[in-house]
Amino acid sequence: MASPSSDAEDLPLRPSSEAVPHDLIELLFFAYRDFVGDPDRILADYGFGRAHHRVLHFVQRRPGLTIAELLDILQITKQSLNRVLKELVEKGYIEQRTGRQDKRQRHLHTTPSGQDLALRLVRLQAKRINRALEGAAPETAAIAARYLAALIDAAERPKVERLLDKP
Amino acid sequence: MASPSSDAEDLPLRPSSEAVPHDLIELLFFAYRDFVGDPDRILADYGFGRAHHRVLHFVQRRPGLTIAELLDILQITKQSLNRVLKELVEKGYIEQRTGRQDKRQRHLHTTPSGQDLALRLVRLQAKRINRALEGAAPETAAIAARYLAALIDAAERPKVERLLDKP
DNA sequence: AATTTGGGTCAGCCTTATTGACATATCTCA
DNA sequence: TGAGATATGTCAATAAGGCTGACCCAAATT
Repeated sequence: MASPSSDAEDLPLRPSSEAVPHDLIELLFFAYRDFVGDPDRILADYGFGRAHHRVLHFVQRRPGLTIAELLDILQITKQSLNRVLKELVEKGYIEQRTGRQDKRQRHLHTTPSGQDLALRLVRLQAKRINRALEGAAPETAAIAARYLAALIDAAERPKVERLLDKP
Repeated sequence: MASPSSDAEDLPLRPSSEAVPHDLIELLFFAYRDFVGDPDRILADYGFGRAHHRVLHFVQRRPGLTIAELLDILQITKQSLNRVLKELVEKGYIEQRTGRQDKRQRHLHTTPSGQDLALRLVRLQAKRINRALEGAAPETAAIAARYLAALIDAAERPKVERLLDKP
């Protein structure tokens, strides 16, 4: 292999801006798939899907959330949100309360059964994460969190960090 | 708050098997979304979607892959695979070669334009990852990779590790 | 020769998302 | 007060990417 293209292989290290970390790319795909796979199986028993899970999760995490805030977190259209939200309300997992100050707003809350389901799902995901952290170096959780946060669009990051910080 | 439920808050640390790392749960959602968002925008120009990306990616990474091997990696049905694969072949991004030893098999390869597109996409994802690693501690890449691998189903992990190790 | 394996395909269905258009109630501000 | 902006809800059509089930063919294996 004396072709010009062999040059790259002979270099000690390419600048990090050109290196392609195939492992990190592919691991994110596999990890994410299995991570959401756990809840998916349970949700199917309720006739719910991944979209319902996201809504339930963030409503559980930020009780009193408005529709507009939820749309901003999920970054989907209100039509998409409305379908799953309506189902969650109809089946008694989420409750809408008209705003006191601003009566146009709907504040979202989980009902007791909504809380049960949300807790069940979050514990399942926590179990997978905690299992992954068990044998790992103690800094793993902090480093992984920082890494994942750094993957988020710079423009979105402050919003996400605000979301995670508060409660 | 002297109710029984306040006990948990007074404990110094719950056992890791019960703690719920909300940040790691939510960060994975946001990070994954933005991570796949980059390629999505480019793929739209070609009339392709995320599913095409996955196929193209793994064919590029493991030239000569058979249909069965690809199905095993992606964990979708052959009907689902076939639709996107057919489009990639018809549009000239992937080529199928009948196996020499076993003529039933189809070995998949990227064409020159397939390689161009795959490279363009992988560089885009690499850029996001490398940007995330830039300011981070030097162990970040290794720790993140170990963490993500540990999130994968134990049964799948050896297969994935084999996939990542080889080339 | 019979069976298994690798791959292809038809048909129908579901979920999650999109765009575009429009309706209603409420709030804000000049 | 009246006009316009805002928060939400809803109808209709479309697309992507999955699924199941039922078949088919050709080649390999036994």
